[in-house]
Amino acid sequence: MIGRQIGMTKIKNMEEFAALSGISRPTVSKYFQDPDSVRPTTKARIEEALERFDYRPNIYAVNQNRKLTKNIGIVVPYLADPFFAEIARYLEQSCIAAGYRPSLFSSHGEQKLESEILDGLQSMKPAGVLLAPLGRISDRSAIEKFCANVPTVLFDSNIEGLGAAFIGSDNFSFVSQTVEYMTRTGEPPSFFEMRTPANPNANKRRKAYVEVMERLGFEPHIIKVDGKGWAFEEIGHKGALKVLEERALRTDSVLCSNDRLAIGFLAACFEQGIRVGRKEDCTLRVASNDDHPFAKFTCPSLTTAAHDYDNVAGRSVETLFELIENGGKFESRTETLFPARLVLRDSA
Amino acid sequence: MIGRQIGMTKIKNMEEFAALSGISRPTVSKYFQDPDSVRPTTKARIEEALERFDYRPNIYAVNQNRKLTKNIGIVVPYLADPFFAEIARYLEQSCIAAGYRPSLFSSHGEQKLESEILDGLQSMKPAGVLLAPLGRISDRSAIEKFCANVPTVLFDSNIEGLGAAFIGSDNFSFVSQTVEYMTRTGEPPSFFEMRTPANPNANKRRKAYVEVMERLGFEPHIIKVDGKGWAFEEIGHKGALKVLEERALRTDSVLCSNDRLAIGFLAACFEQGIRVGRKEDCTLRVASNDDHPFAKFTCPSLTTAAHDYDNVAGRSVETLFELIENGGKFESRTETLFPARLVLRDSA
DNA sequence: TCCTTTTTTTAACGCGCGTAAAGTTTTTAT
DNA sequence: ATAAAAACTTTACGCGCGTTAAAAAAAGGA
Repeated sequence: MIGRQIGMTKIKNMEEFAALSGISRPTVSKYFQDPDSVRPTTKARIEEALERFDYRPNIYAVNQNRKLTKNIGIVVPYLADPFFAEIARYLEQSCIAAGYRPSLFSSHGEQKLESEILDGLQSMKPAGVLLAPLGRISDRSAIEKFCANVPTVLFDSNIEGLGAAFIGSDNFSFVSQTVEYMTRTGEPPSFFEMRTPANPNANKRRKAYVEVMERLGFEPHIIKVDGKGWAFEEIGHKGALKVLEERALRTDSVLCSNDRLAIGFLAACFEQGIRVGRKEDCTLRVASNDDHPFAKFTCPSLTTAAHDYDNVAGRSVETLFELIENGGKFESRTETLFPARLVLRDSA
Repeated sequence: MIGRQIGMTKIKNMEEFAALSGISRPTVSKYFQDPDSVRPTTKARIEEALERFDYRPNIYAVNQNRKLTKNIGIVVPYLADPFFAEIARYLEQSCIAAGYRPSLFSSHGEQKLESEILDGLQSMKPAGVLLAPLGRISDRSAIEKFCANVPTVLFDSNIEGLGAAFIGSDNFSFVSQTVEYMTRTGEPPSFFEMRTPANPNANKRRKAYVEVMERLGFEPHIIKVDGKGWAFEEIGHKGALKVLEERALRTDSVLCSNDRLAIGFLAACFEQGIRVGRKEDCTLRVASNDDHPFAKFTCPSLTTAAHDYDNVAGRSVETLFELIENGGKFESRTETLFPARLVLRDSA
């Protein structure tokens, strides 16, 4: 590009750029905050200069002087879980589209890290934060303190009373659909879960399972497997081996609390030569919840209740933007839950 | 905490904090840059004050005045791939341990996004950047320009001549181990890959496959499947269905270019009732490369060549730190490759 | 103890930009 | 054309901290 040759004059600051573009610095400053806040002709002149020289405001100087930055923090509990990676992607892009600068953080399943992230986030003076907390193992008081200082919207995983709003999935809808489907088409399922799940959704799913089973006149049967951390597949795998060995299943149906457990469960079944599915030669049906990105590729493919990804993510950012525009406070904390969509595949 | 009551006095700036701690501001400033650069007694006094009041330097003011920030950018091509999520986790933690502030970005498989990320990264004036580029679809000139301004270490995916150094895996080692294993224990494998892989590793793996096969006296047989983007499982799945339908395999062995393709391949085999593995009743053996976090839970579990995660990640950050200490330039660009470790599971 | 070395204090400037006030120019409406 | 409104320019201050130079204080050594 020939134009770049002129651009080789490296511009230090807005003062210099303003001079080169023939506009005063305060106006240029105004332009960068909102290009449409200046007269079209001056806007054109600035953008013309912007093409010739490449200059952009020093973000540190900008953020120091703005009371509120354009930063948005996105915190998820475990990024190596493709579910969160996917949702984070959506959140990121929505923030960018709205003119914000998202920063993505993963708590990696550790309370300490979550607290540290929130700590560091505070000094970034973000306009707002989208937080999917660890859940049970979160440091409630740390999050509480954080939320008092930073406009925060919780998503995916609810912690009673924390944050200005919560957007997530309706766990009852998930479980009722899967349970009803399984009972309608075969025997009622046992519920397969971790003994001490970190995620609050897990507890709600268990309760929903019990409630739906009782409503349908079946006796709930819950199988709890040991294991800590976020290696759900491993936990599901080990747990399933044990369950199969002990013949702990009362029927030919299992509903896993989440897809990652189910992935481990199916792997164990395969190893044990147990045919899973609703075909005639199958002896077990396995369903689950979440519609994990890999659920389509399990063997057999996993029947599961899908999150309304788009709506959860979309509403989360919308809510955060409202919150920000509202000065960081809502009159009352709202909880928005989206229902599941049953995805029938081969496993049940 | 009672102490926090005193801390309720909210501190605006370092000036105020310095006054409260009884130390002059320049010394306090010095402390925050390196706590050991001040006398132990003053360090103690500052830290004592730090306990009573909670203050931390304004990162924007700090970064504005520092020539080099303590920020480190980590850019991966696709974060929804657990492989990158895992490696990013390691990189993050190493950076934090070294006193830096990592920021994680995902290109989400898009060239435009990768360029935008690098663009935004530049204005963050990072001390250094760890970049795993998209590969073939990267905007070479954009990355080149970026590397000229920011100390950058490439990892995982090499682009000839770009960045101050490259750290990755030795694709030849991957493929030679899997091919040799498969030929030694059975028939020589066909090579299953995408027609136009974005990742340069894929090309190196193909070449290695051909080379090793020829060396062993077998005729290479490459199967290329269509598909774009990063939905490798889907592509592998569709491709496998086609391959199986057309009976395009010449032997009972397949080596997939990477695990995500293999996951799709195995799902397709399962659906078609093809038994995979080395047991007697199996008609196909499938191996792959990467040791994806889910490779253990495929059906059957996947025999694969594992990345030396720890060393690749570890050496990457080490190299970046050296680069930073070296003023952002190395005498010559180095390429470091780590060999694979063959992981024998059930699929081959 | 006195002198040297190290550290801290005081004072002051600069970073790049937001922002406000007052004056000037341009646009819009009458 | 003229007055009113809107946008722009000029001037200047402030943000919070890095950094420096000179002066003062503290620490270490003989």
